[in-house]
Amino acid sequence: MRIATYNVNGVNGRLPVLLRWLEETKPDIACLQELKAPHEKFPLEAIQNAGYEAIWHGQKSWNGVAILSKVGPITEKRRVLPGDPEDLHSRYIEAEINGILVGCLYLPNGNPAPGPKFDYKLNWFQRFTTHAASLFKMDIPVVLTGDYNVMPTDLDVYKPERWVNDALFRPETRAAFHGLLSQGWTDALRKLHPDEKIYTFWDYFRDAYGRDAGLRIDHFLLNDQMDKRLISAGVDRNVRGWEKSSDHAPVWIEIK
DNA sequence: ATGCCGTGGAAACCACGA
Repeated sequence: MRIATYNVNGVNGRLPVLLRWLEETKPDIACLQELKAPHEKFPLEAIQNAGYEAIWHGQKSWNGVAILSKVGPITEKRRVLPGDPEDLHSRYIEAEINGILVGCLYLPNGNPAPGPKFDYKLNWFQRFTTHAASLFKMDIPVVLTGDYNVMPTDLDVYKPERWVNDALFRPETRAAFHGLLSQGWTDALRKLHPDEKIYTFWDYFRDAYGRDAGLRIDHFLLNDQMDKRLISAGVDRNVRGWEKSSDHAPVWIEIK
């Protein structure tokens, strides 16, 4: 079974690319972020025609997350990250599919840092970490995947020294990610490719993709039951080179 | 060092992204 994550950067603007990617790689479950569409503008019909069921949490202009499945019903568990009723951003959705718990997240960017947006990011991260602790102990396989907006280590940035003061790489952000990992989660891509340069995002400008000036910010975190089933993992980096592509590439894992 | 590009929505520019 293949589970994928893809920050589409606009689900309607990206629809041809999204459908082509679904058709070519046929993920069984796909988590999407940055829909940038309100609930009623989600392209459900096109996605159903591609063979998928979907649940989503849209929002006008920004954010937005979805879970797609072609392997049975999606039982939604929650569509809001607990801990702050005043947080109205659509950044989290969670479902059970075929006995697997899937959390799809779009963690805040946080720039400029320091400042209120960075505070929001760290707050959101703390709330997510609290929620993740309860999920880790569940008696079923759990995967938390999406755009974490964190490069965990120097190996995950083309030029670490340029990013030390950026919200995606500041010490507080990396500490938050490693605090989350310390609950026991496995970073699937890094586990299977410990020394490899792996990127999931390349800026649109300055030919970042052509220069391979990338970042690894889209991640798969697995609890022990899921980790036991992990076979392989990778990035569909060629998709980033397609016409009208997102600035992210899809990331995937293969499980037993 | 920098939204230089791209998206969406409102309005012919702005917010936001990483």
